[in-house]
Amino acid sequence: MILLEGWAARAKDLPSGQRQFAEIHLPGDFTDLHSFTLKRLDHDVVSITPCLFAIVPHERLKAMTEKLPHLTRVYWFLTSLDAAIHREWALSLGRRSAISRMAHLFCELLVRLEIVGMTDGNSYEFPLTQVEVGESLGLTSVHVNRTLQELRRLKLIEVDNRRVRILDVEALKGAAQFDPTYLYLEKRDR
Amino acid sequence: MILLEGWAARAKDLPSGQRQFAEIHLPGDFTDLHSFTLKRLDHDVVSITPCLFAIVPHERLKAMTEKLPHLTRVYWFLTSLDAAIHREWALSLGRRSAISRMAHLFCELLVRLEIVGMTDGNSYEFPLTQVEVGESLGLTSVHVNRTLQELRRLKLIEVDNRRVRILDVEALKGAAQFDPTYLYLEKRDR
DNA sequence: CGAGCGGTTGAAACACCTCAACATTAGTGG
DNA sequence: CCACTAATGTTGAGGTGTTTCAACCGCTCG
Repeated sequence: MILLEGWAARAKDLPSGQRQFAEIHLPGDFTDLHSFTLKRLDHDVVSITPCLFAIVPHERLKAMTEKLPHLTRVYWFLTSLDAAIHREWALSLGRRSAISRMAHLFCELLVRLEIVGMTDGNSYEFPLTQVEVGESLGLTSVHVNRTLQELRRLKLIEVDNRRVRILDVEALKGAAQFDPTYLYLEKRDR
Repeated sequence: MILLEGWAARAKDLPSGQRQFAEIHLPGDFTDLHSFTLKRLDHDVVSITPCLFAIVPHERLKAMTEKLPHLTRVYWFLTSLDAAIHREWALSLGRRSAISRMAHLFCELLVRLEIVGMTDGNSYEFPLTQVEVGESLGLTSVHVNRTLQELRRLKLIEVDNRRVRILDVEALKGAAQFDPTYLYLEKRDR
């Protein structure tokens, strides 16, 4: 499934009902390309907003691997990029503070939304609830609320009505220790 | 590089020097197969013990994608499996307690070491230092030490001299909320 | 024999969570 | 269009899991 419109996420659940996102999907993302090789997914793909998907049958992908090695490598690259994002998130979850993790999420989304032309300067639509931000960052929604206030107090971002405005990109990147090389922008630009 | 002997890990660093592992590599693992599509890695591959590697040149992999679509899909599957492990680790880091995370790590290693015949019943060599366990679990080495003592106190594991013995596998899996489906054992058995 | 690494311990600090209440916004049916 | 309800966001107080810092121990290795 290729996400054409809307936001989605890769979510894993614990028996207790706790949920953790491993990646947020934006328009243009192939949300479950890895299911071609895995056959079955180890996680859910959940919609954050209403979504529109294009469906690519696995038989078509199999035919691609038989006849189009170059395209196969490009698609393989896409799944490797998802893994790179998972690793960066693991770094966030394991080693960054709540405020740094949140700053990092806003930086990643700014860069990725710019690629697909969904930003307006340093501002973008941000449809996640605070519960969902918590599920991305491994925090409770209560702490998300307070951390968000802290980012506002530091004049790094403004949030109102499902929209984020980044007031000081460099300072936000600094707070996040954000290094976008894990997004492999150079390969996408080609 | 295919790891033939020894243990290694995928590590990411923060400018502060803090380090987080995203996966532990055991003999048989293709430690950097994703570099074939990414060209450059977003992380380090670090050795935990002295290691022996086999080298596969990227030209050979490219030739594989041109002529051996089935093998290409198998190798693609291997990189998707790494991503599945990253996701499970993200779930651990975001939502599991220290003791549950540690129990989960020991469960994962038991299953993966069994596959390559490196277990002796429910016991296996475990060469990680407590600092490295902390880098896997997003904890300080001090807390690793205390959590390890707690697992011992609960009679779930014994640790001595670089070797782990799991005393109660079912109880350990319960503490970890361990569900091995993310390791895709059924695909490896074929 | 000395140095360094890995492991262990205690005390204090703190980041984040829990629980509970309440405010605000959005959605739905009448 | 209003009334009702549910979902989302906000706040306070208190608790707890994990970190920090510092000291010390035992082992290995040069």
